Amino acid sequence: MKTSMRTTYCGIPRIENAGETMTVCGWVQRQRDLGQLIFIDLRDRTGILQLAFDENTDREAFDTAFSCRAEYVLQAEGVLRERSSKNMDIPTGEVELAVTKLKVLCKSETPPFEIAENSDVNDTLRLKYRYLDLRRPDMQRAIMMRHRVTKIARDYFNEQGFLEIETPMLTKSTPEGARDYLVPSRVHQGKFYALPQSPQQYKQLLMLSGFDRYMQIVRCFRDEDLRADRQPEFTQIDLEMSFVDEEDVMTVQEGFIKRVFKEVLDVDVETPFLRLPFSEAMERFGSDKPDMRFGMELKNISDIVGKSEIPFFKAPVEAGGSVRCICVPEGADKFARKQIDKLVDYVKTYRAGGLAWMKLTNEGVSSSFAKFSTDEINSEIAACAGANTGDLILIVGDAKDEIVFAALGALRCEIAKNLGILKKDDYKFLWVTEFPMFEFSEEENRYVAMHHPFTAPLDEDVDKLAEDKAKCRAKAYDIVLNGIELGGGSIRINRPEMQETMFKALGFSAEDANERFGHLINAFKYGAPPHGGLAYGLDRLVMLMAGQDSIRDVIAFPKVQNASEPMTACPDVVDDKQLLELGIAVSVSDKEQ
RNA sequence: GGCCCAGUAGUUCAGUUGGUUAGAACGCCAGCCUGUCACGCUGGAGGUCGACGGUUCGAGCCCGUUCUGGGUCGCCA
Repeated sequence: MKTSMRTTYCGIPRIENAGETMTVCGWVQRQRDLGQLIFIDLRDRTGILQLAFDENTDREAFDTAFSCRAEYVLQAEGVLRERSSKNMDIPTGEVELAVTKLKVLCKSETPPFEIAENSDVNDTLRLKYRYLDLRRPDMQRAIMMRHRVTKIARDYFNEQGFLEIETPMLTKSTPEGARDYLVPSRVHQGKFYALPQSPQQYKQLLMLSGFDRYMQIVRCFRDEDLRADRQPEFTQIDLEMSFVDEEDVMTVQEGFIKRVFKEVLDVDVETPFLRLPFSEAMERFGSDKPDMRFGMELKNISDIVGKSEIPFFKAPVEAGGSVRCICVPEGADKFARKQIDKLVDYVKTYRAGGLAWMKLTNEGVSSSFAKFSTDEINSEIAACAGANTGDLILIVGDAKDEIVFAALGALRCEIAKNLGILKKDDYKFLWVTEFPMFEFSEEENRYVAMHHPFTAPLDEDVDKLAEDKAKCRAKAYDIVLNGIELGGGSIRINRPEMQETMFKALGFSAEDANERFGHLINAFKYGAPPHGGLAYGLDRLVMLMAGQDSIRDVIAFPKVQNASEPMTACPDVVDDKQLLELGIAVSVSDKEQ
């Protein structure tokens, strides 16, 4: 007897299947007892089918149905029939199963929360009972969507000639970059593997081996603090290609994005995407991952206010920084003093000293800097900001440009969120290109690689590697969707001399470089093809496609903010015996654990 | 490591200026009901107000500490 639920394998039962005898399995969503009639909504991952029981026709099935409670697991046999009163809200609403045999496969306790779409249950409880949370239709849809995305990725890249090749999970720790998760070795006591932050070096070696198009859907690990879009273990769609330049890589990716959005969401994505150099992204949006769904671009008013007597504008300009603003259309009435105060606090979290404002109203100009300003400066600011009557101008100045960018870039998005103008089904892709090769690390007091030390510089910036690091740009690119970095990659260095120059630029001695990346340096002596690639954050891609706000909602068993898992309560202490075998002594006290 | 927010019935929440026995909806249990589909009607059970300490004649409410969760800055080559 075929006992699988109808819809998973046989299609959704519809009116044309009326008269067919079938057996279905699933969970009780709801039981409705009308006296001599009982209805049960049976649920599986494809949806709901109504089961009907009549006391006067099938007494035994009716009695069993009477005892059924939420989340019981049932197997029901009967004849599919047209309903006398239809429910057009669900796909199976024209039919029901008139059940002749009902078997309770397993009873269930009353669940701690209702298994229902959009049930607003607190996250702790959801994650403690994740297996029940995952029964909710929206979670089921997200997990199934994730499956479709990975399936399409494999199909598409296979068709494009990519080979799926696995790389090790037990790898060598590299102190550059994020903190590693370490794995102790029993055989080599006192030594440790590291879980990969990404398969970066392995995939480059695969290019050298001649597998000129590689892809892998691969788990990666970073021991850093969590965010709504950051988990300690996450999944990349990792790609690398030989004999390519930036355009080749981007074009192949655009094909993938176009296809996955069409097949999964039936959304047509326009290609090619906009290419926006990093410097322009910062100037216009204050971000290297700009949300292009709305305007409110940054404007530089340093020249206007630098010559003014407004102290908190004049000082940053004189210190070599800048004063910039955004214009909130029709914002003068929408933002009362109290709300602006909240925005002031908001920009302060980005280390901005404050937030100045100017309102253009029918009654004239009002601003937080009125007593220092003049009509002439006010109108110059308004003109530069492109502001009209009714608009609100918000201004940040700082001696450091990056603080101005960070504060206004974030503020721009925060205001768009407050105004409710962000549509989740509006997908605005772009490539941010020409990233800086280096960024200055205050902590280490030296320039470090912004992407990684194998990234190639722009051809015209090669001579800046040594002398003008701040202006040296890289053949690096990020794919950005709606203000979120979906993925990033670069063209890599393939000639040993260039790699040597790069290590030197980063301040590594020959010994340092050899100690850390010796295997790669050696390999590259033997003919490395020009190559480059990219890695997507699969979780983020699916999150945006599923319309969710956190990648937790598209990961079956995610970690919570302190990187633990409430359901299994890991991480946890281990037996002394295990530690002894590994030659490890734990130095923190029980209390600290 | 810093900052912000939340924690009251199984769930989601309300709880006034600190004042009698802490409420509602849903869920749960029992009874009634032949076309429901968020079925309906009647009745019932259900609370360490996250925890600890303090202020007070009196604390769900005020103060301190702490735990749990969320957001975020730093961090994330």
